[in-house]
Amino acid sequence: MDNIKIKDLFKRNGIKFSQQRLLIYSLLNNKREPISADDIYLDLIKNDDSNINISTVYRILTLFTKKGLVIKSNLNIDGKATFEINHKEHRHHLICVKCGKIIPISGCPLKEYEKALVKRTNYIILEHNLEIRGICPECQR
Amino acid sequence: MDNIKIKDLFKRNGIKFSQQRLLIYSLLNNKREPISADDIYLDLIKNDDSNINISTVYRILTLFTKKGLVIKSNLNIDGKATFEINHKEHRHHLICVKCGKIIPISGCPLKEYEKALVKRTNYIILEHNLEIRGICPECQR
DNA sequence: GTAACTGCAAACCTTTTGCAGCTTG
DNA sequence: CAAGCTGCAAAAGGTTTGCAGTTAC
Repeated sequence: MDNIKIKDLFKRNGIKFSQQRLLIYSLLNNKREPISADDIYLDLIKNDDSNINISTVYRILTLFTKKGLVIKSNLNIDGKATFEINHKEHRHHLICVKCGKIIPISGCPLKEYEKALVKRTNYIILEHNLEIRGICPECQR
Repeated sequence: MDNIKIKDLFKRNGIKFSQQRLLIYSLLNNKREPISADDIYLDLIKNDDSNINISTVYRILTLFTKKGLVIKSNLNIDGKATFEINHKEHRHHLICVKCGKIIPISGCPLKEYEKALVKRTNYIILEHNLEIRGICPECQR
């Protein structure tokens, strides 16, 4: 997704443009897996042309989350919250417990199950979160 | 589960007995939903016959988790980690987004799915975590 | 020009740790 | 009695906030 498109996305969502917001959105958009505010911060400051503060990262992530562009994953890593782009289509992750690699998996096995659950519990179901942990092929060697 | 049984459980797991450990185990064992260290602490000090410190709560939770008696849920509430008894049989939760109530749901819809996933990804699947969010019947009114 | 955003520093909250004293076996 | 647990206080992260200066429109 190029910068023009991101600017347009911001405009459509009532998000004022800033360099920092662009950088963070791009970074998240290029990541397949959820990352922490700190990871984003470290990634951005290592290119010393970009200047940003950790509190700005948090503020922007909060904004994006409120606007629905980003999801605060409930997958906490070392006590740090993680975030990922809201790929409207529903998505889950497979996490390697050895190397920490996270890959998205396509398809969701819970569609039918949720219908049954509604009947059983009388809850209105809004969303769900699924994470699967295992060992990736590389780490099995 | 009465105190004798808990003492025996501790012994079998190489956990030295203490009043605080007993209190925390009992409390967790009587809760259906995951709770935070802070909640445990507040619950224990409100009976002013029991005296305990928040750091002790954390130390005991860490110990129980290491011994497999307790699970550190990855369901964080207001930035606080939550814990629950390890009911060996696999269990998931349904969370009300309005009132915060958490109820366990019986049965797991992912047994078959995981088999398919193994074939597709060549991962060894170890475990998974599923949380479902919705609105409970009371909060729908 | 003005409203909103950012950087900085300090505050805040959860969790961990060192140490001296107390408990359990 | 010895090993190990607890309380207390302080430290150590992660996250939030107030404020003054800067930027986008």
